[in-house]
Amino acid sequence: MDEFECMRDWDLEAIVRGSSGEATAMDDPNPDFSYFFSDQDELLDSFPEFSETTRVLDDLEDLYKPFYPVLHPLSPHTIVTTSLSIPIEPQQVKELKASEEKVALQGLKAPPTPKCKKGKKNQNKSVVKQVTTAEGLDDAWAWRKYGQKPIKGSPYPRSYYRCSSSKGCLARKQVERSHLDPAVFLVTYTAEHSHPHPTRRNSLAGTTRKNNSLIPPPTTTRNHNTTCSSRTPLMVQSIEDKLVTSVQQSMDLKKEEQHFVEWFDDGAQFGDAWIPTSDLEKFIGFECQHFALDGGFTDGYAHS
DNA sequence: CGGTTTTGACCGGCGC
DNA sequence: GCGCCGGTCAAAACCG
Repeated sequence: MDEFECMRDWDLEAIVRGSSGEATAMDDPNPDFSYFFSDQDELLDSFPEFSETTRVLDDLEDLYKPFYPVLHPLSPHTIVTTSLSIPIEPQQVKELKASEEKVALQGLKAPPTPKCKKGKKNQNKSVVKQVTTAEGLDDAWAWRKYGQKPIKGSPYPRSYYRCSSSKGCLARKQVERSHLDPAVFLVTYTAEHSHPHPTRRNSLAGTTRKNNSLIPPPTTTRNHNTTCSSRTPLMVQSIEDKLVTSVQQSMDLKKEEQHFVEWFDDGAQFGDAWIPTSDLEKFIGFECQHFALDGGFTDGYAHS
């Protein structure tokens, strides 16, 4: 196990951090991205990989809808599944579904009045969503990470987030990478927001520390057996292989990203719609998150 | 200064 | 009762 692969396993925070970053068009509960491009098809013909982003925006809206607390009351124990943009073997799909059902059942089993002081097992309502890109992790709410734990049986840690938009909001979010397909993220939402509007705070503050971000998670060799600490990620060779492939693909995408940036320079025009640089930056940043997710180096880490 | 992430410690549930 | 595991807390560090 080399350092790089350790970092890839622990990059979940960076991905979600990016998705919960500065305000974007996503802040609008009913975002309208049409102003970006008057002739979207023309753009997508030039950058076919962006067509996936467009699909993801649709997915994102689907994800967001259940959390319009007033307009869209959330039905309990709902499982939301996005359309996957990468091929998955039927067996993997089956296993992923089983994983979803397991999480949903945890919510069903949760007692109506938790005994725990700290609100443990507060899973009376949960929505599980599979996303394959960082954009899918962005739901426009401001989340604050309060914990990360390795999950037994999975090489990837699970990150825990709570809503930071409003004090007292019980909304929770768990993000973990699927051990079956590293490109798939399982996002579990628990409880509802106690406030009507998603708000953004300065989520740029407190970003990854320079030094620690270079250090792989504590301990950790693949041969570490069951005596390892609860924070020790377990490494699986097959997952590593997939990561290598994912990283290679992301490197290709990053080249296209550079091409895109150079093409637009200080602004660009699509049909009749001129796009301000600020909006371009948002869009490009939005797309950069995709690279970060798939293994591209947009997370601010130093990569050797 | 006020927000964030990181991470060791703690706690409760659960299976044996 | 014990140990494992997942979820949370909270102090410290970090960032704009």
